[in-house]
Amino acid sequence: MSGDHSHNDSQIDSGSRYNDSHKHKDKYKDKEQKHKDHKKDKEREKSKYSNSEHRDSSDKKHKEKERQKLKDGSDKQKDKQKEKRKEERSSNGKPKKEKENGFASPHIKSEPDDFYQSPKLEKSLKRERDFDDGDFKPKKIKTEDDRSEKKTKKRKQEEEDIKPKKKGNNKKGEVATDGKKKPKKEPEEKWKWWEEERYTDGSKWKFLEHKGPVFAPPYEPLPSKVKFYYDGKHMKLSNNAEEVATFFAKMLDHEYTTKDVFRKNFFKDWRKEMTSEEKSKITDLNKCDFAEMSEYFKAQAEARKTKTKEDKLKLKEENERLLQEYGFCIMDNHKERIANFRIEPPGLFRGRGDHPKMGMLKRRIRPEDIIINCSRDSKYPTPPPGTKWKEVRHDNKVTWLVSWTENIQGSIKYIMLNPSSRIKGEKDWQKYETARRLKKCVEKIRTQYREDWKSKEMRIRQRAVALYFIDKLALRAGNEKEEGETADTVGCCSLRVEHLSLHPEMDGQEFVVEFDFLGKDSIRYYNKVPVEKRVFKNLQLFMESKEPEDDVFDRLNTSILNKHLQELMDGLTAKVFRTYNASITLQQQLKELTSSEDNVPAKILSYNRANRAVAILCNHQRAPPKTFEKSMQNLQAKIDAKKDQISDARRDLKSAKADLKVCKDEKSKRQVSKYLLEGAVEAKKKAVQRAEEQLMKLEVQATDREENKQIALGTSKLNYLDPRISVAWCKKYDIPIEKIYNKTQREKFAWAIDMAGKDFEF
DNA sequence: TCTCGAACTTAGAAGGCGTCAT
DNA sequence: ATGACGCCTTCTAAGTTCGAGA
Repeated sequence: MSGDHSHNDSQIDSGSRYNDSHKHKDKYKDKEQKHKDHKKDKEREKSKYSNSEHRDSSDKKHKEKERQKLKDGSDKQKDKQKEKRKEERSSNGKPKKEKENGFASPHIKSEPDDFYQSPKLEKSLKRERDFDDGDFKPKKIKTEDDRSEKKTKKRKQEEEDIKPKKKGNNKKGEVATDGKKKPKKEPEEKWKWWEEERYTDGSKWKFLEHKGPVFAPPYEPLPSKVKFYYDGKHMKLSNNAEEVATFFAKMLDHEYTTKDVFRKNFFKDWRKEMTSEEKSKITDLNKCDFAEMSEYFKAQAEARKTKTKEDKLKLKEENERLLQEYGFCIMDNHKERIANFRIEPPGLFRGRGDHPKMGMLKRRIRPEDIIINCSRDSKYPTPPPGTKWKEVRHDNKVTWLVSWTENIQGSIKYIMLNPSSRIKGEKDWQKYETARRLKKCVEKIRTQYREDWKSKEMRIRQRAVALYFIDKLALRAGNEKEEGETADTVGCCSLRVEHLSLHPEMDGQEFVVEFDFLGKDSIRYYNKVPVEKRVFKNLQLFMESKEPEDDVFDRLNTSILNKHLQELMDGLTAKVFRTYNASITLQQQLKELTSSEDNVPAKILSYNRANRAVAILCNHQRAPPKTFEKSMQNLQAKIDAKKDQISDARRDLKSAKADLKVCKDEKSKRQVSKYLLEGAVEAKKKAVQRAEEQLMKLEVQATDREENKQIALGTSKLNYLDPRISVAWCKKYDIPIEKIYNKTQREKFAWAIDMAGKDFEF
């Protein structure tokens, strides 16, 4: 089992965890509605535990725009009566390095984890030093000149590497897979930013030039034959009103448009776009008939699909042109790919889960909304004719190129670089290095939080229990959220009493905590976890005489928690635990599951299973693909067919053998036909073998797919698993990296592919 | 000390697109 | 050639974290 944590073990019923989480969203709706209804009570309730003033939340409904101003009155933080006294945690300095690890027996830690290891020991990679120092504390201010000196040493010829990365076959990984139809020229050396010095002065770049964003195409009015009807009567809409109507019409098939909140929000915002006549006429969304519009768009989509090859090609070329022109920037002498160079088009806001703002109009972004960030000495992007940027600034302490403020939440959106870029890659690498540093002190930390479960101070106990959950269950930190602005979701620190059930005994296990809550993206987290007695008792205490709507950890929030973590280890925050536990789990599972005798598909199944263990730990779910059942059937059919084929092949083989035998018995007078028959037998043998291999492949595929029904592997692969673990595994077992990472992923993880050897240890 | 906003990472869904079987 | 299917890319929402400033 995963030696470190036995995450999988810790779930009594891990299998059930996934089964119904999507289906049960409805149940959640009720629950949440209840939660809302009780909000006021909650506020009152809270003040029982806190000394904050009661505030009236009932009328804070939709004051949209003004929300920033509104916030003043509602300081949730206060509600919680956080103890601010920063206590010396004297214990912190000298952790008693207890032998026993913090967990009940299933959690015996098996990984070779020596606390005494000097930080340098692991540093086989020269850059790591930098990372360990973190870049927040400039020790050595690097000047331009420093940097250019460096460049003379290393970069020189790479300087000119100002070509798109798009193909860049790095000698390392690439070569095989995607090469199929590629002209395969451009042997072009890829820039290995990971072999260069990093900035240590907090600047993110010295030079940045780009062409600005691509705006959404202007609205094209509907042909006059496509009509809108109100109350059965045709009505010609003004341009603005029509545009917004089309947003709705395009979504008609989506269940969003049946939801009350969605319709209400939409209608309200739609009316704002209407002329006064329209406004006075159109007063009831139910009387609006968008059917013709909807049909029209469907027809358009269809037409797009059936377009001729040339037309499609043309579109593609146009796209490519845009990409080439706007999709890249120049940052510090290198041409880098931009992630999202297109501005989000206007439309209707689609929140996740039970979002109070779903259906609101996301307005069109104009040049006047845009802030450009680039070098002072670069060629500034030019706004479309007749328009101006909101601002052009030159802030090299940030990584974004373009920003604007979005109108739904009032938050800022950015255009940034692709994950393959230096600036993202460095950060990613650094993230894993931090997680590896945690590995070195995690036992110490565990010992301490177990100790803290006994503290006489409530806030410390709460902190310790929360941290235990974050560590053991890989929960997210759980910031407070502004009520009424977003869906009601929680993370660790914001768990409420209603999200936990305590079972002194359940299914033959003691002290079981049942979690049931909606987390990020309103994905349900459901898990039954046996915990240590002390944790259990603490939870009982935290929850006693509280209402379901009250916070479990009323003396804790993410900032308190993170402040504490920061003291335990430089750069440590709650999310580092997720990264650490995900990566260490992968490493362990790979060790456990891979056997070198397996063939490649079997090894890859092992990899996927290891990956899956992590995805389960992190609760990365997906809706089962719509076509799941069918595709499963197809696959099964293939398997059956293959089986038939095999038995046929076996029969053939048998008869060939028989023929050969007869021939031999006949005294081998006719050498020739004997040879022929021997050849035939060999061929048949091969055929059987081949078919068997194919069958196994199919079966493996079926297993893999079945196990993956509701689990999303991508997120952990992309964000939580140190790619060097996978690279090392590939190298160790001689698996082509392409089997694990697709092209995009290889680009993102180029640094890891280049630097990790088969012996890399996370 | 607390709040708030800025910046950046993490997330699942949707839709595009290439591939494969027919 | 066609259509089904599944992988990949794009999209943008929803988190976390940090630090400025009141």
